[in-house]
Amino acid sequence: MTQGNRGSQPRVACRDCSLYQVCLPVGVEAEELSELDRIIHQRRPLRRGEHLFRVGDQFESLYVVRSGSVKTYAPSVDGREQITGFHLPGELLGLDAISNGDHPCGARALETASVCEIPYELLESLGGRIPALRQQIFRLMSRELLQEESHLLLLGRRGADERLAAYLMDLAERLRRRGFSATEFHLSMSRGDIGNYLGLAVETVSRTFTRFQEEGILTAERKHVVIHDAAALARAAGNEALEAGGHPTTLAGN
Amino acid sequence: MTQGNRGSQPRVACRDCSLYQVCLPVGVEAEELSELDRIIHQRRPLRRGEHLFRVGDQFESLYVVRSGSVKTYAPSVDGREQITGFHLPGELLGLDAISNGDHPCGARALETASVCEIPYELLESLGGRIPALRQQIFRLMSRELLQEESHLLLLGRRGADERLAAYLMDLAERLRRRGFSATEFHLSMSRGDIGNYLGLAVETVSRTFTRFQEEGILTAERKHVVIHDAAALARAAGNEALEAGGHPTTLAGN
DNA sequence: CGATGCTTTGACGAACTTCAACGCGGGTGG
DNA sequence: CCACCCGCGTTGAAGTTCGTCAAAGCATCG
Repeated sequence: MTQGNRGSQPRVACRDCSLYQVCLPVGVEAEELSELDRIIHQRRPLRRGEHLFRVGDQFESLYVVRSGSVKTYAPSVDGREQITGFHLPGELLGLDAISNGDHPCGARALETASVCEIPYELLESLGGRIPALRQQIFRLMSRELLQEESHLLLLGRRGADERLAAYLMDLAERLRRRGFSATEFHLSMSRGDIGNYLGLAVETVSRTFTRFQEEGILTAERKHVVIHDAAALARAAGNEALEAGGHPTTLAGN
Repeated sequence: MTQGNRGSQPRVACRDCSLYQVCLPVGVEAEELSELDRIIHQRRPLRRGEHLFRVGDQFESLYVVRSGSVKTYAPSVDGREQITGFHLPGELLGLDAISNGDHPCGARALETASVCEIPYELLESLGGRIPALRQQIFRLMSRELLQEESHLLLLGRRGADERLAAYLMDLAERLRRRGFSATEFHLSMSRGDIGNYLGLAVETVSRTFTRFQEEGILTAERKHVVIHDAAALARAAGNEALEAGGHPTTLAGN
């Protein structure tokens, strides 16, 4: 399963990829780009539910989502799992495996998805020769850190509607940047996944969707979402509390 | 404030630093180590409460804690703050600023703390010439990612005692690795900070400490903590739920 | 020695989880 | 092609945990 899909040739060169501007090659010149191209494998597409890698798998490669979407999850002590991220095209996976040599998180496809495989050792040494590539890797890792930080923000002491609203806005924004509509889209993950990601029970997610719908903020029919009032959604995400008139309080004061 | 403490000479060379084995130089040979040494500044120690950098500050350097401890916090939309991490000696700060060029989080000292300042541009280009250094930077960034993931795990759907217990165990382990006692230590952060970090109210943190104490798991007198029953603490952290006899359930199934 | 900030404790209420049941849709097999 | 089944989503009611409010104790610091 980890073996066996090597030998697949790069079918789409980086320069011809629609993700060219968000992905690894940013800033890399044509000549060096072909060097990068040579080390990248394109694996057969993953079907919904299929694993890209599992918790504990030996770390060999990083992956970039090319199409579809992938979720990553961390195992909890007691056997439960916490979803750590939903990954859209252009996002790098597996960075958290570098330090220990095996994958601390698992990754599975939310829908049919294709990914590029980038053998880490090769990438790393290429990073020594190509400054633009090295810089981009650092930027991408940093971006990943940022994303987890905003996830932390979501999970720490916020109401259910703040969480869901912020989640939907983040998703919409990421879709927009990839050329999709930010007001009408398809949720590739289940309510259960969303709840897990947001630290809420499935039922709470469902009820909150219903409430948003009653308030005219959006329409959520199964997995099809239409956002009608982005401003109201932003209000729900940001500062529900302020509507009561209270001053924002600064915590973490010391 | 951002200016003005340059010109400070490196007083302690990396090779003479007690953190030599956890820090950046891991794997770097003597000759190259002196190159690294040359770009590192040692700033005057920070006093308790003093900022190392603030949210929005322009990104210039990474920092490594040399002694004491530092907390980082992310601003929330509504003016509140979420503490994203407590950093002990040997831990790298500011990595999340690489991608955007300014600091998304602020950092302030929890107690008197000294840090090394590493100008990023210089480090980055040094990374091109010194493979071992480059690899170590990647490993450290990856480790940071890991740490945030375990923080996520804590914040997602867990009871107050699970959170606090897991937090104390993590802290104890990190102290142990740095040569301190894992069973008796000083909490440099306030109850409020702990609560903020764990997504709990101050009062809940306090009450949970009291309960642990009543159960004989530990003694917490103000900031002085002694762990009496590490096994019980681990049980509280991991799988309180299992004591009811239930099987661990696998979520995030699809 | 007073002031200030941190910690603790108690009482109350709200938000969310849990438990339970049902509807819906999509996929599968007869 | 239809019927059944199973997973997913929704809804309601009850229960718990934790947050909020209030107040008081206690160290530290000026």
